[in-house]
Amino acid sequence: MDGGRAMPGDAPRRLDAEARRERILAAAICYFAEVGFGGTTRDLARRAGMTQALLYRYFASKQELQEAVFERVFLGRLDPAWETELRDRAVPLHDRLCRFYRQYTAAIFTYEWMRIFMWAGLAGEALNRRYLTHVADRLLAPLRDEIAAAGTHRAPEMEDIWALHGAIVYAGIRRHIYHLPVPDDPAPAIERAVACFLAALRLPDPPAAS
Amino acid sequence: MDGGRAMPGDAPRRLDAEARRERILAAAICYFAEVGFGGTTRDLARRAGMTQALLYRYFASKQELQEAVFERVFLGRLDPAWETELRDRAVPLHDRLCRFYRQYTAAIFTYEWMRIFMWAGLAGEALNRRYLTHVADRLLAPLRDEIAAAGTHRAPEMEDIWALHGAIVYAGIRRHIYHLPVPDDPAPAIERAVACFLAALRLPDPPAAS
DNA sequence: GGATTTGTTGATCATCTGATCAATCGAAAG
DNA sequence: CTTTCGATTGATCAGATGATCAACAAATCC
Repeated sequence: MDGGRAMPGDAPRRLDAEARRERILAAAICYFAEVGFGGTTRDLARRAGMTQALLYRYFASKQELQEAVFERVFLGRLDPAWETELRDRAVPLHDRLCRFYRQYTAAIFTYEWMRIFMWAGLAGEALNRRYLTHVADRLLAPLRDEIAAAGTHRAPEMEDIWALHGAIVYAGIRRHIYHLPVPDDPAPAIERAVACFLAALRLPDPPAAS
Repeated sequence: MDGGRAMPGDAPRRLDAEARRERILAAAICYFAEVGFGGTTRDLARRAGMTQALLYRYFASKQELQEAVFERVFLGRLDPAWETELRDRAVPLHDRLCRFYRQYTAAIFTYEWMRIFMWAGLAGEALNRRYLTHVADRLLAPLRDEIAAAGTHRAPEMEDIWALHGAIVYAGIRRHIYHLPVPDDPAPAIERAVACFLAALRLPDPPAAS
C-alpha cells in the first residue's frame, strides 16, 4: 500500500527547520490548551508525532516554548480598528456595539484562546492583567464614553460595562472551559445583550416594584 | 523564651487525628486553590507545617485528598431555600433576583471556591458540568419562569438568563482568577444588572437606531 | 515507673520529567 | 557513487514526585 511516500495528510519523516518548528508550535498550542502548562514534553512530542529530544532543537526550554505559544495565540488578536469603529458616530450605537462584540468574540471564542488564557490567568501570568487592562482602557472605556455621549439620562459606570462584557464573554467560558452546550453563533445573544443594555439605560428610572 | 508550650497561634507538635486531618484539608484547599492540583504534596506539607509522609496517614493518596477538597468546597454551598424564595411571588421580582444573587455571590465569591472551580473545569472534572447543570435546572430555569410570568411582553430565552448570570459571575472571575480590582461588595453591581435586565424586558421594542 | 497505644518523622523506592549529547539517518551537492 | 551537512533519534543524567515503612516520641493506662 504505502510506497514510502508520505500520504497527503501524513507527515514526512524529515522536515525543514521552519516547517518543523511550526508543527511543534501548533501541537503545543493544542496540547497545552487541553492539559495546561503542567503537561509534559514527552506527551506533547508523542502527540506531535516526533521525539521529545527534537523539541529541544527548536526551543531551548519548555519555558521558551510556552512563551512562543503565548505570542502566537495572543499577539495581534486585537484589531486597533475596533477602537476607531467604536467611536464612529455616523453608525448607530447599537450597531457599533454589536459589530464590535461580533468581531471580538470571533477573535477569542476558540478552544485554544479561551483555555490558554484561563490556564495563564490561574497560573498568575502577568499577561492576563496586561491584556484585560488593555481591553478596559482601549475598548471598554471608549465604549462607555460613547454610551455616555449618546444622550442617555445617566452615564454607566465601568462596572456596568464590565457586566455587559461578562454577559457576552461568559458564553465562551461555558463552552470551552466547562464544555456546556452553547449556541454556535454568538451573534443573536450579543444582539439581545446589547439591546437589553442600551434599552435599560434609556429608561427614566428603575421600576418601583413587581 | 519558649517554655515548651505551644504559643497561641502556633501548632502543637502532636494533634489528635481529627484536628490533624482538618489542618491538612484546610491547607490543601488554600494550596490547591493557588497552584492547582498539579501542586506537589511536599510543597503542601511544608506550607501546612508538617512532614509530607504525614499526609498519607490521613489520606490514602493525593487523589483522595483532592476529592476531599472538592467535597468540602462545593458540597452544601447551594441552599435549596433559594429556589423557593425565587418562586415567592409575594415579593417583587426585582427584589427576588437581587436577593438570590446576593446570596449566590456570598456563597461562591471566595478565592478558594472560584479558583478550585476553575482549575477543576479546565481539568475536565465532571463536577463542573454537574454543578452548572444543577444551577441551570434548579435556579436559572425557575428564574426564567418567574420573569416570563411577571407579565413582560416576551419570555427571555435561557441564553438571556445565562447572560445575566455571566454579567454577575464574571466579576468574581475578574477578581479571583485575573486579580483585577473589583468592588468588594457585589450588591450594587447586582442591583444595576438586575434592574437593567428587567427594565429592558418591559420595553415594547428594541430601539430603532442611535 | 514501665508497658501500650498512637501520632510523627527521616530515609528510601520506583517512576517521571526537563534537558543533553553522541550516534544515526536522509537528502542534496559534487 | 561518494561526500557533506543538517535533521532526527535513543540513551542517559540529575532532580523532582507520589507513596511506603521501620524507627521514634509523646501521651495514656496499669
